[in-house]
Amino acid sequence: MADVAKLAGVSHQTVSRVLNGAPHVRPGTRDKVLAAIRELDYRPNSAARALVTRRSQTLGVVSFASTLYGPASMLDGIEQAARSAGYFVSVASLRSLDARSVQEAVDRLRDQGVEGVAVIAPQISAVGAVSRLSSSVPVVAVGSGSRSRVPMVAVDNLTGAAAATRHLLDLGHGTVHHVAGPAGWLETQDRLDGWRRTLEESGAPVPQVYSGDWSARSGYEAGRQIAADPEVTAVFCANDHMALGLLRALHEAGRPVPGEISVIGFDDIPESAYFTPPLTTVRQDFGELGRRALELLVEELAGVAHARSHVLVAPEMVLRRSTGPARRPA
Amino acid sequence: MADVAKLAGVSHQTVSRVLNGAPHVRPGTRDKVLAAIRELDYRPNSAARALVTRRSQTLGVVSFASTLYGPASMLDGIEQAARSAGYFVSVASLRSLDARSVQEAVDRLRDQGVEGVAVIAPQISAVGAVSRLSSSVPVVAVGSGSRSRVPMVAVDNLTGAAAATRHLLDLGHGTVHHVAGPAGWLETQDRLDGWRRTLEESGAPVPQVYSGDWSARSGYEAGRQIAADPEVTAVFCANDHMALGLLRALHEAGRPVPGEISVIGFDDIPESAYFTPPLTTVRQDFGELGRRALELLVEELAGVAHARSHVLVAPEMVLRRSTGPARRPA
DNA sequence: GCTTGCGATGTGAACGCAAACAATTACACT
DNA sequence: AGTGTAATTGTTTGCGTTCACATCGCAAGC
Repeated sequence: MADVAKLAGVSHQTVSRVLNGAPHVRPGTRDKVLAAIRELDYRPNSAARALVTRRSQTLGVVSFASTLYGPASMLDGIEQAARSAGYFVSVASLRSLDARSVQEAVDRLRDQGVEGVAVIAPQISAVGAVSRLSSSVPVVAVGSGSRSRVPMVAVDNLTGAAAATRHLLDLGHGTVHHVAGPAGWLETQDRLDGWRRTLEESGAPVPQVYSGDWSARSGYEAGRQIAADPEVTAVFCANDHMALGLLRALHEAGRPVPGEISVIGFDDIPESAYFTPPLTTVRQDFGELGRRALELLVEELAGVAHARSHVLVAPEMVLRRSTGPARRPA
Repeated sequence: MADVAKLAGVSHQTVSRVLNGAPHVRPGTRDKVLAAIRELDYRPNSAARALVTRRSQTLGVVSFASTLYGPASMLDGIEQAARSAGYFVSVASLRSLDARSVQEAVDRLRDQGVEGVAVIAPQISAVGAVSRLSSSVPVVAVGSGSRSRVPMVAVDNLTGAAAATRHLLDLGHGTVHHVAGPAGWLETQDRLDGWRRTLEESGAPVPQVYSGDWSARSGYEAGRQIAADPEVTAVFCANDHMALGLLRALHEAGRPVPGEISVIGFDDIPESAYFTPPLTTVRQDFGELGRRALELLVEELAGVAHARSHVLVAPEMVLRRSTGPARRPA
């Protein structure tokens, strides 16, 4: 910076002013400085700036299972929004969910000097662990259900699950079976609740729940059992990947979809339109979720008086060919 | 830090020594300092450290299409390896591929003070844009074919494509059709080359190439045309998502797989084992790719005399049910 | 013509840390 | 005891910025 100042024939402070768009700099002076900057290909040193301003311009993201479509899309949305808000994004992805890992990741991020943290870790335990450090750094949770103390942005899983269940019921199915996600995830819980509640409200029996881990493999395994049960005519899967596995198992067992069994998923991953058959599902816009979460975080940083701390995004049903009317009982 | 020093009754320099594990600190002194650190919950200021050491402990990743399974997995692998090497990871994901965007992303990262950059942007244009700035910051490319001047880590697409094609040929198919990826991607080119070369070596005719954009939708569209062509008995798709779309189109057209047509993919995404039918494919371990890339980058940073600048990882064929022997011609 | 005030610029800290160098102490050996 | 060397600790300096304050010049007001 000293070099720039010398070349432009001004003081380093004036250079700083130009850099930061401070007022009271004569246009002519500004131009000279700008020219010197270009001439020397000068780059401000972000560490020095961070040191003195105490602002790193960096936000942290802690994420879990980040190879999955949902988390990856949220991260992408976050990064996009962060960039346009002038922040860098530093990621820390977790391999395991225990409180220690989460703590470690957040500590790491904090040691790096992030100004805020977004958590893509929709587990009850993770949110708990995170909310404890919210005192030192602003935190938002993304896609994390609705029970957390920290501000969050999520799809309305309850409503989405209810809509899916209702759709099947309206098609004439006596009841709807459910392949749930793994225990401990907020999504799992909310979708389970939405499903159960809808069944109960309609007076439909609430059958035993099958439980998976979001993977196609686990959906397949649930599907093998479901295929063997002649009672089942409609299944709501807690996500599309499990629905894929379920579809596969049903196909192998010679149970036509939607002829004998209707299947509905959740997420609307890009592939689900090309499953066999194309999957009816509940769309959630992960990218949008990420963007909204980041906006929330930025507001928090700016000290906006907690305008909204919980943002619920409405999901949208996407009707395709995996659901159909119940067969009339003979 | 001054507070810690005072509490421990030593100079700030000794505190610094303890922090950095410098030698020649008496165990007793070290303990006192450590105790003081804990007592005050002292956190070193990374900006100050970066300022004086000129090392940010941060690596940048520029990535494209980061919601896809491949890029997301590579990012994950990179992050994991970076963390264990003591680096933070800052991401910049691109929405578009033009040179300006790439340049902008890298500039951003550099302004932030990253010590090195990993590029997950397997486009010819991106690699070109990146290699121009390699002078100022070490760069590695991940999964980016083999034509770049920058060090890179990639799966051996040529060999993988050749193996896939050979597999189909060995099954007795007269030739193999190919659904390629979008133009401009290094993977597209290498897989295309591997396929064509194998065909030529076997004296099989080289049919017209179908071209997609990696998405299931584009595979579906290619599939509609392929289904209408009675000559086709074997198809090699440049990735699994397109294979999914292809499978769907074939199914709709009443063309059994592998009964009438064999299909092989590339990538082995977790879902492909649950396609209908389960997909034979060529596995690439994206996470491993990311990790290896990061190791390479760290070596570069450490000044290791360019031990290896191009690392090729062997892919592995995964046989499932979507491929089978060619029907004997009547 | 001499204040007064504001726009425009410069000067000297200070941010929190590590590197270089200086100083002190301990210990072994002669 | 005397000397040398290594271990241990302290002091000073500077990294590249921004901030707080000082300075300068010029135009308006009386």
